[in-house]
Amino acid sequence: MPPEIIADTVTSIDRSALHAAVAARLKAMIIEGALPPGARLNERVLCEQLDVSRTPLREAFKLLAGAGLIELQQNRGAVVARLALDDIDATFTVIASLEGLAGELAAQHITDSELTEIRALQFEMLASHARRDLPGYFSANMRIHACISAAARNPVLAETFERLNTRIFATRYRSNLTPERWDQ
Amino acid sequence: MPPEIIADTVTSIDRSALHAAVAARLKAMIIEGALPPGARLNERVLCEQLDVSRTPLREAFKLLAGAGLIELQQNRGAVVARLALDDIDATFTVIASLEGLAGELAAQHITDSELTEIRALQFEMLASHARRDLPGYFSANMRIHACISAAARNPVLAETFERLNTRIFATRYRSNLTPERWDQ
DNA sequence: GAAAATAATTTTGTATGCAATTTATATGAG
DNA sequence: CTCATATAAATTGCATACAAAATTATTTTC
Repeated sequence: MPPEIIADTVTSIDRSALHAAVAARLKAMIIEGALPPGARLNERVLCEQLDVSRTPLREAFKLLAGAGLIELQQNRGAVVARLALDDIDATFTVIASLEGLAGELAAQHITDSELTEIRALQFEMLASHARRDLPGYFSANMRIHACISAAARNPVLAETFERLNTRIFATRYRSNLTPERWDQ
Repeated sequence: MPPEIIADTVTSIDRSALHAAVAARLKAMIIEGALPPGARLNERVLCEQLDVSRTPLREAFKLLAGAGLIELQQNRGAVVARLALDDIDATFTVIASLEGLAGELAAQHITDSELTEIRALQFEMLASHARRDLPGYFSANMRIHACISAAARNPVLAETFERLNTRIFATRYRSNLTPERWDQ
């Protein structure tokens, strides 16, 4: 059994697998908007905030860079990846295509209970869309696609989808994104 | 102009941007088959081979892990990602779908010279296929898709494609892959 | 006072040291 | 001889120290 954490703050981090934990935390901060696109990632500051030394922090940077979530600049640290409007368009194009594939594959494998769940989420999504509830919409959208990906029984598809969705998600509060993309 | 490397061994590495250079070198070693799928990546050995210390090597590991090329195991180092046959199937499915999208998009933007180049590569690819020249086929295949991706004017598509292709490429010499997949 | 040059500070990149975990080897019991 | 246990070696993970680069602040010059 893994050792239980007795008394610890919420922000503090499991000391084993530190680089992975830090990466997960940073990813969450990026998705939640605490680290907006373009923000510089100062090592000293983040070390203090997360209470880790530079080594695991820097390793976490590399994990996220490999995943395309942040960009590394030679001798100038890292910044949260900033998608240009063109890149956002391009990402949506690929996502839409993958959705089509997911739907096709899912249709072959899906169970009744999965179908029911997806229908429920679809209504939830439509409701969020109707009331212009952006976070709610994204949340439902993310879950419905997770469902379809799972039903498609294709882990590579799911992973690719998740990867692209995460990057879009990190830009979801960009004001100039919503208007022209809301109804796509 | 970047500084020219005067006299250096082939294996040695540009000392600036060390982690990126090491990552590129490891990626090449994986693609070329020097590090086959499943191979354990011993830090001490690779440090000596590449003549770098452990820090940039470990950071390179994380870059590759984020890109899905290697897997990190808690307290047990890293291994070259090993795709199960199911994963290979799944990857081909996604690649095929993206190819469709790339073709669609390319058709809208392509220039005559691009079209000519693609046709030439297509013949090259068919020739390699006919003579069962696996490396030649993969090479032509990779270049033709790079062309189409470029013509599609969608960097996200190109990047996703490249990512998936790299992983497949790393397994290309698996003997059990060729027979059932050669004609797909 | 403004621009350029220089110095100080901060920040990043790499190397190395130590602790903890894992793996290999050796020892002993059944 | 086999399996289990104990011990030693190797390997990994994190922290810190040092060096190089970039940024900021200061001074100098016109």
